[in-house]
Amino acid sequence: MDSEKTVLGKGYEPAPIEDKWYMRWIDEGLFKADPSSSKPPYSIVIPPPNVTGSLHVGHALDNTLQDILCRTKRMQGYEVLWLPGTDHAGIATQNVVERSLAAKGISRHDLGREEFVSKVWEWKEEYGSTIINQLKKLGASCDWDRERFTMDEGLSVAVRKIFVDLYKKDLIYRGKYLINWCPRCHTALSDLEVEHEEKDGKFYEVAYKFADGDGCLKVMTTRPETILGDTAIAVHPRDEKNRELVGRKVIVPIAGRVIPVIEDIMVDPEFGSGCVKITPAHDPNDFLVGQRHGLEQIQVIDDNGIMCGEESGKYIGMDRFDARKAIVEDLKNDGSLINTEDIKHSVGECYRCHTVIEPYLSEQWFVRAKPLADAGVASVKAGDIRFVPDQWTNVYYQWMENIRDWCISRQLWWGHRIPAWYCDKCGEIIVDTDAPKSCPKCGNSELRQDEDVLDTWFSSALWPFSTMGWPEETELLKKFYPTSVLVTGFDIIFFWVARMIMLGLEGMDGKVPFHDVYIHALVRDEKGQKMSKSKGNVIDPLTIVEEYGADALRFTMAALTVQGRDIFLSTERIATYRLFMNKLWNASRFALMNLEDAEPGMKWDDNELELHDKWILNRISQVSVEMTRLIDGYFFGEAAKLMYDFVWGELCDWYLELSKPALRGDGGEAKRKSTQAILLAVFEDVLKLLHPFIPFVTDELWQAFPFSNGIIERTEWPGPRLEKTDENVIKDMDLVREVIRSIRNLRAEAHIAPSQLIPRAVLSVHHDEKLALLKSSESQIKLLAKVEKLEIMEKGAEKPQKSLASVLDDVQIYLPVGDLLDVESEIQRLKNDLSKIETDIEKSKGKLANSQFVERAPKEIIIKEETSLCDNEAKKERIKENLSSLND
RNA sequence: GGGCGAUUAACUCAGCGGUAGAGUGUCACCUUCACACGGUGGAAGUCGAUGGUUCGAACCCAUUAUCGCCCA
Repeated sequence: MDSEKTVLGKGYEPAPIEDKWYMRWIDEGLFKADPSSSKPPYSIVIPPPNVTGSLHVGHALDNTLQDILCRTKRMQGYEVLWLPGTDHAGIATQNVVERSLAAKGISRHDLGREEFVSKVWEWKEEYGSTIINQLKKLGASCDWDRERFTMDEGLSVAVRKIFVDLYKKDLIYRGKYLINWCPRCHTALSDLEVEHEEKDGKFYEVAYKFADGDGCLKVMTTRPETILGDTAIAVHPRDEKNRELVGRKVIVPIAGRVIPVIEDIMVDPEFGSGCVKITPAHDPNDFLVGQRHGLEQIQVIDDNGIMCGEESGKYIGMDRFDARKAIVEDLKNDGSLINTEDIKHSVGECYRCHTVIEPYLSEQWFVRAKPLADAGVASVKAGDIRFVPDQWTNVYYQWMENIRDWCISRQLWWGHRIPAWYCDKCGEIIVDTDAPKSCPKCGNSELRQDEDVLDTWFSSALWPFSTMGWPEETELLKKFYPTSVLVTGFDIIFFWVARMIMLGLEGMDGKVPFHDVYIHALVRDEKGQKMSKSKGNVIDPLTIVEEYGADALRFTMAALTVQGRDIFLSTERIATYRLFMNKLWNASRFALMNLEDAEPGMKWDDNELELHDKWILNRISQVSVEMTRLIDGYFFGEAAKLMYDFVWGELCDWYLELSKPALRGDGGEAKRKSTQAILLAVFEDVLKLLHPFIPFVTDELWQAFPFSNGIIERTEWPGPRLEKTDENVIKDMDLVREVIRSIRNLRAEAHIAPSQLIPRAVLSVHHDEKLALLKSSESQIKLLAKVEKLEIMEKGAEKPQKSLASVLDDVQIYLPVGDLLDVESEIQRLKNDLSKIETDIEKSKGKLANSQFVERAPKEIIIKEETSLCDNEAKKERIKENLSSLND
């Protein structure tokens, strides 16, 4: 037995305890998941943060919530796996390393692919653990021995395997399509990686002269530089006013080429003249029109955003935006520009560097999304996957039902290289998990691997099973897949959650990757703005941890997590919850001062219990049950608030105060022992219930109490202390508290200092049971209301002169204050009370006089209304009596 | 253009059919032997607007305004 219990300092200091406890947990292997365990499994895979990143408050929130779940489940007897790791973050990481090279005047092309990639690995080895260490500071209880990285050998095997499988099923294909191209990052992007920004722009109205006669038609465009690539003009098939244009020919301004007028349903006949220019190589809609009509694709802008090709004529070599200006100028000069109009329109930008996206024609790899999405929708509809809160289900459906093929190839060097090889002799494409020695078709051994890498999200999509060793049939997969819940922000539902579902079902033979998806809000600053470095409103969680402690940060995160709303974080909020840590600390100190001779497992004697003892046992019982329900339902904010209110507002404000006399020994030794036992029981449950939220301070406190010596998380999650809660005990205590509050209120009215003992208070009670209750609670009332003598009279007894009075249901309270009584202000106060009561009476009377109400409202509501009317009328009479006695 | 969310006390937010709640701030009083990182008490809200459903609406429905987000 460890007899050296921690001695608590006067105030809560997080710094000295946090590192100590984290090391102890690691040493004890608390976070290790054992796949051979017979306990039921509970598993979470961490949303892998970017390996380049450092911890921001969003991570702090996300991981706090996961940690709360994991720690709770460990205490509830589950074998818990929380699997951590990081993401290789293709573009972001490549950018970071390129930037650091650029500082030395080196470009990646100077190094060549192989050397550059090894530089990135070096960078990863040096800085990649930053965010992992920061998660540890937060207290994250991940199984660190199982930390994975999306570029690990094992995960790379998984990526190649699934790529090959999907290719064989024709769910991955290669083709030349118009994709989103970032001319700065120099890579293709998926639709999701394009952000649409409302921007000021111009609509140019341009005249196209008929080649076969006089006159012209007018088209509107925001991108006149693409005129050079026009291959048709389109009108809507049912557009009467433009009917006769179809089949005619027009001359492309500046370029001078002759192109046909065609009809296509894509055109909005109501917009402008109803004529649209078609540039298949530079506009996604036009691309489709071009395919339908077999139009030529003329590329006039290259991968750097520079004008190119024969058709660009004198503009060759100009940047696309410079070319726009020049072309507008030239259109003006030859009279083709009819009109220019300022507009706001949405422009696609690269999510990484915010360069304007160029729709670009190129050979890329795609995932055929529709069949995968159908399965993904079905598993949510079948209830195998559940979104919490439920509102996200529809968001998910809407996206999945309108899904488009996913461009997965990226023209980067950092990432999983596409497992496809080309035979330049016969044109064969070989897709395989390992590099083929020779071409299976022609035997050529000079094969060339595809230069591109895969979208980072492709490998992230495999995360729930690739991290557990798939495609091997590992013990880990058997025990812990599917995972229990995925916890993440709504911003990556499409990027990640939906794709994990699609590829998880595909890779794991229809088994979902997780059962619950808990979607939390994004953390914003106190003004509701997204935190960003450029705005300078970033709250750094590590600074917070240093200043307020990880527990305070964690508790704040949990408390602010209310379903379906953004979280506005400010340091003031954190400071508030820091105070709560201190309160808990000091309440524990108080308890410990009175538990010096207490023994673990001591029991109370039911005969020694007073009302407040029974009350706190009933309450902690209820709170334990409620906490289990709240955490199971992911109601983190409500759970944190419940503990805050219980500890501060019930345990500290009432129970600890009321237990003082017994702990001093005023009621004898048996009573003192019983009170110790109750104190021990309540603190045991409170510390356990709080542990998942604030693990450091609760474990520190746990050791100071005479409980078992192990770490708190190895103990059992509390259930109800009592078999059945007794509502009458709670009601009785409510009345006692109300009486005490009323006396305190009267004292304050009379400006009596809180510390000053008042000689006498009188209760006049109109109800026998309550009379007995209050008589038995006399000492408690005297203690907390600071009254020397409390007279408890039956109704009708003579009330004291020169008193302040307060009227409750069935109880009147008098505070004889003698000449201190300010008659005028007391009359005013009573009159205010009276008018309030009278309003209530009128309301109740009105309701009860309404036959509809009496007929249709539920019985208990009517009874409640009648009771309150009755009580209020009695109160009214008493207040009137009090008033008239003042006038004497 | 389509969809979602928000609008409640000075501020930040709970509540989501039965007479408005918390924290912060504010005011008054108090260095009471766990805690001044504290205690006690008070003031403070026609619950965005309009209409409807209901015996009864902050809560449900419709319209509308303002703000925010997502998708096209």
